[in-house]
Amino acid sequence: MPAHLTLHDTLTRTDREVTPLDGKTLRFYCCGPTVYGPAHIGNFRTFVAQDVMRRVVEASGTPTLHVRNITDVDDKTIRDSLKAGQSLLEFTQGWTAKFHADCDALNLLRPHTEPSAVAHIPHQIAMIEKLIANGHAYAAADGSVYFRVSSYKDYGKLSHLEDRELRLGASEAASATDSDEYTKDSLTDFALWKARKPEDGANFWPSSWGEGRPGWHLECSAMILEYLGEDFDLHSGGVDLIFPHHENEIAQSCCSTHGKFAHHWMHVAHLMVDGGKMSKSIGNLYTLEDLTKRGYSAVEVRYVLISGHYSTPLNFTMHSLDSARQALQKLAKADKALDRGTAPIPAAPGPFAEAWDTLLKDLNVPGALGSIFGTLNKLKPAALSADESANTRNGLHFMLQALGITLPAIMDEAATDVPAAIQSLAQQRWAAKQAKDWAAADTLRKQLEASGWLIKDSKEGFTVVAK
RNA sequence: GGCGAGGUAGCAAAGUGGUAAUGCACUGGUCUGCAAAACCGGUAUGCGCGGGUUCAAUUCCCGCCCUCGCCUCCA
Repeated sequence: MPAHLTLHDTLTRTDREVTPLDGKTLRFYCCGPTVYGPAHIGNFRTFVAQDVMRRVVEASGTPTLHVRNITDVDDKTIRDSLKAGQSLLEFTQGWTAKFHADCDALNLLRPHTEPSAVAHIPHQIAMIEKLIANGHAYAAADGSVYFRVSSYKDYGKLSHLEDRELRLGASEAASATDSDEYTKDSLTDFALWKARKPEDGANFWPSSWGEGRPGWHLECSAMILEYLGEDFDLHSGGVDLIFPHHENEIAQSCCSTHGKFAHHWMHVAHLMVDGGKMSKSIGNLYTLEDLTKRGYSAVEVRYVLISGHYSTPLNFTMHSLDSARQALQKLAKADKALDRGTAPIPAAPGPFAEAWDTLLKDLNVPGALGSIFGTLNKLKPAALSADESANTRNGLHFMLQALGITLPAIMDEAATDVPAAIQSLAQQRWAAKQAKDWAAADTLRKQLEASGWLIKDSKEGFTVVAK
């Protein structure tokens, strides 16, 4: 695959080719979850988009180094662990396990490295010390440490917020009344280290500025330095992280190292529910479990999440899950029609070259899916020769692998676990049909349907299918 | 107020300076006793509104309306 993925870059606002700085491995970082509860499908939209990005890069022949953090210390994890009567570690490990289970169900490739913030306190402290020594940070009277935004002239270049514009909006009033803010030199300065407070419980660490804990923005910078270095290929996260989180990361990292930090920024738009924002604070969210309880599978959820371009908001509805189910069935049936008994070798897109090209152009998944169906419709799988169908199936599997889609079982397949009573009714109906007693046959079929079973007739006999 | 994204068929969602992919839903036909499945078709003279540029705009430019997000923890 000579072609390379092109991705929109938030910083330069241009589409740029994604190629490794070291010429070998694409090294990228994704902001991971804060583990204080189950992640919702909006969170997963971002992780799934990043997963597709990684899969496409790998399918195009470039190995990756994927780093994604676990935020296991912040206001919420501390608050909720105390509420649950658990240690912070115990509490966050439980939710981390849940997160991993959901990721596996959604067919997300595990990051190569998944560092936790708590496990990297010394790294964060070291970075703060550097920033203070550089004059980019200062310790306040209460033992907190802040980054001096005015010391970094490029601050705001990612979010395109001018210094004087920062916090001039609705937040100004709120910030000014927060007692914390009085210890800062400027309203725009942000915390690198938060001095210990009574509500932190046992969750504090020693430092030369006193006991406390790292600020949220710092962990990513510190762990990126540790695992990816001063310069790396790509950084990704949800759009809401552009400001202030990623802006702060850039400031912290560029002021404490000589590198340029991320060379490419990928931001994933939000998932909407019925036209509105979905978030923990509003409470209109679905977790993966909410949907599986309603009978939907994780693949179906994944399909919905990738069915809109990652850079545009996607509206989630239950109907979209039904739609995804049917689309996946269509793919599974096409795959079956192409199956002539040889195992697929998904090494090249084959007849799906157009879909692959579409995917390489800023990860246009919906465009690629459309192209896959279009190609399938045109090829008519059932009519292909053995060689053609093998080639087509290889290509289909190549595309599915790049998209991370695993085909579901075909729903209309004959059921194997038909209860004896149902089987007997079905037999009776077949007999009635053979006798051309249509009325009786239809009555029996309706009876079976009411019990949740469908009959499919063929010339030689019938099959019973779960409804 | 500042920054950003978006308005395309019933729903969802691509795309293009030359007259609209695809999935779902709906629908006609073949098949079937009738169905189901499968297969073959159909379904936006139209791409928020109004101007402009052009031989030609949904696609470029200008103005306007509306929706959503960020500016505070947030994927």
